[in-house]
Amino acid sequence: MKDVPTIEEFQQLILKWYEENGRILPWRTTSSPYHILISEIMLQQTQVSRVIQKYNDFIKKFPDFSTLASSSTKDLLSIWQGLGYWRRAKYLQELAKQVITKYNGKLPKNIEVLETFPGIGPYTSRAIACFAFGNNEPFIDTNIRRVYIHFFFPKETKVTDKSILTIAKKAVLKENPKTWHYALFDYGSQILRKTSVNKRSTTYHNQSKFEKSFRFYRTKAINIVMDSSNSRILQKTLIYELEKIFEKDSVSFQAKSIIDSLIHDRLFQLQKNMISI
DNA sequence: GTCCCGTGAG
DNA sequence: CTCACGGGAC
Repeated sequence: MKDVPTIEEFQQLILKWYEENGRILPWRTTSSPYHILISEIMLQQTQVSRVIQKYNDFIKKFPDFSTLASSSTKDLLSIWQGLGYWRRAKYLQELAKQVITKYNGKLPKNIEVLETFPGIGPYTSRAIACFAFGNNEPFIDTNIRRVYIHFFFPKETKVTDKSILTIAKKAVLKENPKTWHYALFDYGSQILRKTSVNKRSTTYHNQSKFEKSFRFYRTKAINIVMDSSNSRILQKTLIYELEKIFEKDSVSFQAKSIIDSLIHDRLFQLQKNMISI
C-alpha cells in the first residue's frame, strides 16, 4: 500500500476488521428512533462503557417520548446521575416535548429539522438520520476523525474537519451507512485509541481539570438539592452548605454564581428563596 | 495526567 | 472563533 490508501482499499480494510472485531451494543440492535436518540445524546463526550447501564435504565424508566416529556426533573436527573453534562438531560426532555407537540409524537427524519432541537448539532443530527433512518450523509466524531487522519493525513499537522469530510463523502458506504459508521467508530476507538493522531486535528483541545473546578461544585450543588426532602432547599441553606465545602477544599468560588449558572441551565428553579429541582 | 460516538453561548 | 460543560476509567 502506498502512503495513502485508495478509497476502495480503505473501505475493505475497515469493513474486514469490523466483521471480525466489531462490538455489539444495545443501541445497535434496535430500530427505535427514540432509543437511538437517547443513546446518541448520552454518548456525546461520554465513553461507551459508562453509557451502557444508564441507557438501559433510562429507556426502562422513560420508554417513549410521552413519558419522558411528562417526567419530573428530579426523576430525570436521578437517572442521569453519573453521566455528567446535566444540561443534556434537560435538552432531551425539551426535545421530547417538542416531538409530542409539534411532530405528532414522531421523531423527524430530516437532518435540518433534527438540528433545530436543543442539544442536537451537526454530528448528532446526522448520526440519528443514519442509525435511525438509513441516511448516508457522513459525519465525524473523535473516533472517526482519528481513522481519517491516520489513513489519509499521515504527515499533516493541522487537519480540518472540512478536509476530512471531503474524503468521508467519497468513502461512505452508501448501501449500508449504519455498518460503515459503526465500523469507523470501533476501528477508531479500539485500534487507534492509544495513538495521538487527534492532536493533529484543528479541533483538538487540551482538557481542563475537573477536580475542584467550577463544574465540580455544580454537581455538588445538584447533589445537595437532590438529597434534600422533596428536592428543595432554602437558597440561604444551600449557599451555606456550599461555602462549607469551599472552605474545606480551600477554594474561592462564589456559591451564588454556581447556583445562578444552574438556574440559567434550568437545572434549578428559584421560587421565593427556595431552590428546587 | 488523558480520554470520551459534541453542543451552545458569547 | 473560544470556552464551558462532568465524571469515571486508565
